[in-house]
Amino acid sequence: MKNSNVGREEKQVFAAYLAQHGLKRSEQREAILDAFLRSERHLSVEDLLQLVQKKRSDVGRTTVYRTLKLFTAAGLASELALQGQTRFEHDYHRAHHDHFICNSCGEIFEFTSDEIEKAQEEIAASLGFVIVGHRHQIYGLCRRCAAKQPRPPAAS
Amino acid sequence: MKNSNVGREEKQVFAAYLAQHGLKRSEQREAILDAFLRSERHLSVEDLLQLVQKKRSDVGRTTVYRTLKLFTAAGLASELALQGQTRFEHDYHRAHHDHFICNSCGEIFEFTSDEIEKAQEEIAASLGFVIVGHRHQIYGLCRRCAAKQPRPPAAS
DNA sequence: TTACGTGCAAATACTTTGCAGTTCC
DNA sequence: GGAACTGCAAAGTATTTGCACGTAA
Repeated sequence: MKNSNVGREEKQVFAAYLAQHGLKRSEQREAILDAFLRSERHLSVEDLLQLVQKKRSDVGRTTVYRTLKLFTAAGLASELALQGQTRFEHDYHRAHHDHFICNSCGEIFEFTSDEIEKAQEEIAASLGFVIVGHRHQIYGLCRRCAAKQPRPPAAS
Repeated sequence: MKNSNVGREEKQVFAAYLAQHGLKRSEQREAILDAFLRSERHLSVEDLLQLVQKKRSDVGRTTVYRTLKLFTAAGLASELALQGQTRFEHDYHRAHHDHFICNSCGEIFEFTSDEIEKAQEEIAASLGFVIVGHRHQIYGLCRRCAAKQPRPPAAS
């Protein structure tokens, strides 16, 4: 796929965000956005830094941190706070979902459940809460890793 | 309530844990456990340090960190990883529950839902996952804080 | 007496901030 | 030309570790 076609819409959104906020484009920002959009993974800052540096070795970690904040503010990325690590995922026009993390291979899977969403709302309503957001992560072994284990560890 | 009666059973459990692992009792550990058991809140390390220091100003932060690890290993405490902060709660003979955190007043409420637990298991089963644990936190405004807000902020 | 426990200071790991030089508009 | 952007180094957080001294058993 051509560079110009990867995340074309997201790139427009970002350009618009910058313009609307009196911010400037820069080669670093474009390189970081391009690397971010090309990856389908849940990236750590370090992951993204390395991806970007393959193309432009002069981009610094600080800029990646700062730029990811912009992506988040622009609605292009969202931050995932996992056990001990922070990851970023695409968030443009993406439906809400939660995460399943394999403790063995580290892979992150996504899931959704209308029942869970509905149950959450009912609980919130019964307590008079207004839900602003939520974090729901399931940790365990994915199918492949579970198959490798002689006995799955006990649930905690 | 008398000092000797607060968390009597937990104190026995802790003493047994120490004995079984070739560890020693100490005044610091007892002071920290007592302070921990007397509080019904979800405590940060800093919170607990301050509670303990009211009684014994010579207890250090490092010891609180180390002792909380022991409590966790002994099944008396469990660690809650919230957005940006870590809290500890009682975990002795406590049933599983999840948390609702008020963004405004910071209060932490607990909830449980059989439906959510069941839905999680179904999802895991359909994907071939083995669940080891999970984290589920709902952020928002509690009844009291929601009542104070003229308009609740939009959900994210 | 001897292994364990303690507090301090230093080390870590992750992230943010101050600053001086560079780039965009 | 001036505000915004960048990378580096320094400063913050939160937590862990090394070490010399203290203490339980």
